[in-house]
Amino acid sequence: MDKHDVARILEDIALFLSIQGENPFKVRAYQNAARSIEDIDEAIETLIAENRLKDVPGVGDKIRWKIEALVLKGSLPFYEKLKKEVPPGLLELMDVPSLGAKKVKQIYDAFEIQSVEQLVEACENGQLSTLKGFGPKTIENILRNIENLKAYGKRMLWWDAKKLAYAMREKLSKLKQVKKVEIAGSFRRKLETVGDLDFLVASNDPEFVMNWFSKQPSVEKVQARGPTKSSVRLKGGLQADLRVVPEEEFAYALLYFTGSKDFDIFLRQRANQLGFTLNEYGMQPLLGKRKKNPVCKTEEAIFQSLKLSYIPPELREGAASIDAAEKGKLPKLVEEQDLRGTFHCHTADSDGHNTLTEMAAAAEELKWEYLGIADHSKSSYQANGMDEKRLFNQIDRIKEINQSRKFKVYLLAGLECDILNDGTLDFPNEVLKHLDYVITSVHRSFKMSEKEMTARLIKAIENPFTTMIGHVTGRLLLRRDPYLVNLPKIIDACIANGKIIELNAYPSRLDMDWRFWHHAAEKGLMCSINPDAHSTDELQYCSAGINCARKGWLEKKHILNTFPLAKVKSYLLENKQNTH
DNA sequence: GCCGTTTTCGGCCCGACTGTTTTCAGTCG
Repeated sequence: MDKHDVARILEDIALFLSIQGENPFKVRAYQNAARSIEDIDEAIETLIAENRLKDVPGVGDKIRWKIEALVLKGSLPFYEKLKKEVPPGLLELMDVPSLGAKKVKQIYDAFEIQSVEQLVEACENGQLSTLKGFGPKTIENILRNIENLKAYGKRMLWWDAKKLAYAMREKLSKLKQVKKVEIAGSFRRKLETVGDLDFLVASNDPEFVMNWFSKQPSVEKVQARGPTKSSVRLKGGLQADLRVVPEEEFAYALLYFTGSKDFDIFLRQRANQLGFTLNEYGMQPLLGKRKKNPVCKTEEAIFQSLKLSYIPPELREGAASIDAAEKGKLPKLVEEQDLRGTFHCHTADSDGHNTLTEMAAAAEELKWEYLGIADHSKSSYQANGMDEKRLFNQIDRIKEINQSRKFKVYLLAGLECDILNDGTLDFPNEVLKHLDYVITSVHRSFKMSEKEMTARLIKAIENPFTTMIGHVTGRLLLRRDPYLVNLPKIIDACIANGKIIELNAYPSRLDMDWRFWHHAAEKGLMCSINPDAHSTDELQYCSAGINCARKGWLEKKHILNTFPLAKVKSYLLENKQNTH
């Protein structure tokens, strides 16, 4: 049982307790503990063994004992008892928007409804409307929300949402009634997937802006509409919220609506400690406190009055960045213009769309100093993987291009080499030694046990010719789960062997996940941001990788492809020399 | 159930919107 399982069970316990009508603060205590557990970046067994679970914020004695029972014994009687008392179907009902613990309990107590199907039936046959508080509109909403949940319950990749978001922002910014506009929420925090878009506008004429917004051709349905806030569903299913505020409140509203929710809570608690109350409209002294009322026009100023340095949106996920901001120890995050090249690009020699020279020209246009070509190896026959002959031919052509000095960009001869089932590589070291670098990746046999997969990867990491591990968990966001692998062990093995883990910037991969980078880089892991480009256009995926790297607290010094060419060459050469 | 530089008890972020009811509870973010 790992931390995710523990966190999920704590979340479930919170839901069960809320359905039972427990004290809402007790419910929140379990939710807080779940979040804290999710945030820890060590093996939970280690924390227990070293008696450090008590240091995790939000975990007191009672919850700690429960976590220890879960991890050490594999079960928790308290949780089993709750599962018996509260039918598990009620958790599914809690997923329906507009249904919370109170209503779910109410309909269960009245009619023993414990599944979405039963609920639909009760709505349609009029049973539900006999309950207090369930008028015709409530019933209609429940039915529509169930429909939406089935059709649109999914999130969207940040990269895909970007087009919709920027187009709407552009149109809003052109209205003369609009003084400022920003996209807030998880989109601004650059989360890899988003569930909705939050537009924030400063205007003196909210009525006009709301009307304009709800009548946009991209709006499929208006779901809620008040004087300063409306909520719509866009064509394609994504929900979008618009909030209109006076210009003087804009900074406070932007801070608030950027979230995350947890981050906002921590900030408000901090404001309280300093004698203020903070909300989306401003910051006031708490009752009875003799304090001056700070007026802030920017987020920077608000952070300042909270005695914090400015925290970039990407880092607003939990309390860690607040601690760092308090101590003046926030990282200087990597930026897109820091990139001087990249390493994981395919050409028409395997399954890419463009030739070597086309890719080189595109990289030159990006003002990069170097471009690493890493086509597939022979076992990836589905991707037209290269055999030795074709590989050597490609290496020769790369040398020719470099010698011709036709491009300002320098091409590096690499390979995306398959990791076979037993952890050996697709080519012998005799072949690999002719390359500038080698990315090793798993492309098949995903369904191994965690133990087998971890051993397989570690064997590849220990191969002297491996430079970096490609898309380390194989996940495809919103489509395929990561394969089972013990990432902390992989990270440690890479550090011990001087190997890099790539940050695969393909928008549906973003693998390794940003949640692991902060701690891993601190321990000494090196990163490389690689677009996994299969065409010249896809080189721009690097910017999705930058988003993820920033969320992972990475700075220039952690990322190989921010180094100038000479330093990259010596880095790669040094790694090869260690192979003797 | 957690937590503590006024506290080991009494707080716990805070406001908008909806629907149903005439002053509020529930849900959401």
